[in-house]
Amino acid sequence: MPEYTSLEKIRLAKIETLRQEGYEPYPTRAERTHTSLEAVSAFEQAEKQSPAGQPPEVKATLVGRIRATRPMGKLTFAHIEDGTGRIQLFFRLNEIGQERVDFFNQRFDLGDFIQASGTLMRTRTGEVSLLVHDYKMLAKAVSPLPAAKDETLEDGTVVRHAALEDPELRARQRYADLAVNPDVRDTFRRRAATVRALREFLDERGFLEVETPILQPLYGGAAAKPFVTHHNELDQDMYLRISFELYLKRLLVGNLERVYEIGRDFRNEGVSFKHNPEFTQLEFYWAYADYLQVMELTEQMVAAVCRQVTGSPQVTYQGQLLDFTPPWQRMAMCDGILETSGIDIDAHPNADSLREAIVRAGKQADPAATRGKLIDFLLSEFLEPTLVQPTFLYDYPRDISPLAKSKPGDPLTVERFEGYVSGFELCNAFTELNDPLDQEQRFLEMGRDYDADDEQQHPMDKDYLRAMRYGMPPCGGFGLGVDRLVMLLTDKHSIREVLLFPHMRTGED
RNA sequence: GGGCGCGUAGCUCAACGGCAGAGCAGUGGCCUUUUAAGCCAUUGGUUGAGAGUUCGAAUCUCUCCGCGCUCACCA
Repeated sequence: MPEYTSLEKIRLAKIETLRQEGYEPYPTRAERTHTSLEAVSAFEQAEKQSPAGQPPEVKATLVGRIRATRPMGKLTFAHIEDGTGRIQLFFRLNEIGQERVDFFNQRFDLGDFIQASGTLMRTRTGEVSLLVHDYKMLAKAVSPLPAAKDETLEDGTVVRHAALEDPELRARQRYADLAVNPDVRDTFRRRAATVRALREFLDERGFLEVETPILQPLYGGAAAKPFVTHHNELDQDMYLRISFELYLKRLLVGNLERVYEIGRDFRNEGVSFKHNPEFTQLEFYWAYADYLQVMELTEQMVAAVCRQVTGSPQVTYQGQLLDFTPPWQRMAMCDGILETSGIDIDAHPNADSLREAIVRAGKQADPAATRGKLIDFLLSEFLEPTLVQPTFLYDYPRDISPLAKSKPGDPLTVERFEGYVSGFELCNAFTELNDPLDQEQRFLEMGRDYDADDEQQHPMDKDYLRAMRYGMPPCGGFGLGVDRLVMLLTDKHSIREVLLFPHMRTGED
């Protein structure tokens, strides 16, 4: 049983009183003729058609949550909020009598849901309001909402008072956050619009949306630690997927030429402003395309999505104007690293030599790291922070890209690119390796480069190799962090702000 | 996991070694066009939890819990 606060006890007592009075605080059905938005526009329409000086007669039944009350003795003003916005209710002695005005003031609280019917009108200050003739409670709120009061200044700017701001509380009690912070609702509408726009873009281009297993007997497709679980009846360990890649590429073997999936990945790793243990990923695979074609499709897709969601291919992110209009800047990764760090990775074909160069540049280098990992280090240390405008970095070292195809004539480099925006990685793509014998070698190499107990090593996926042996068309593959794209399109610094229920350590309750 | 910071009323915050406070919300009263309505009165606290130092701890120290920033980790 919860410990009730003094405020909650008062409200519980009101519920008790209502029931004793034969008044049901949680009735089963509600009625509504207009949303608050529809009511205002219906009234404004009617005003235009009615003769000057003649207020129109528009009746409405509205529902919503009480967000503010201003009792003034013989009349009371209240604002209710529904899914479309706010509208003012006007309770007046002349219409409903003192008793009904008092009943509202005594039994209703902020946060309660109410149904009110009456006539729309303008108050003296010109606000379209519902002059209430009848009302009833739809649902009593026991706990007070975390207060949020808006003050509209003369110049139209809205000042928030007593808003719910604590990031922990906001994330743990997202329902309360959503209830009092309308901009949070907008963020998640925008998130839905982003996902919808991605789907439309790919659907229009002949990509088939598919669903592949989340619960897998073997994980793969990325270098990440998986969550492990267990199937009791089969007595079999299973993994939550860390990527969709290996299953989607099996579908190319099956002659599905263009496939995509939008869904959840799970990685058992650190949590940060850009990492959540589960996150939403988009992957697509495109037969007969290479990474250059994927690059072009990517910039078109992101620009189109941005335009559809925000109305413009440009967006302001954390104070910087980002422009997704194609073509994006393209930069060979080795050139970018050379420019920003002064280290020419091509001049250091092995790990020891590269490590020495890094130490000479005054940075610490992991003595156990492979050449690929050292390059990855240079990338994040020097180059990444400089990549603010959308940029494709291309051509990656082979040994950190076990599923990508080598560049013709350059066995150390694979045809891979990553899209960077605002200093972080947004997407990752390559020309897919479709040679089953080469792929088997890569799995074996990865097995050697990592300790046997390092869960980041790519386990050998024999069924995947069997699929590839049936013949896999040459293809380009692509992955994009949907949460990060939503961050960019909603100007949010933290991934937690674009997840309804981000991962939190188990709390006190 | 390391470093730094934060945790005080339902919400937002003050008090920084000397009686734990304000605004909002709540409760009672006044008020027939308000909109953070106003005015008068008033309730509300194990200061995240525990231990220690001290005549005295919200304040200083330690441990723990949670959150934020940051580093590490991370395709």
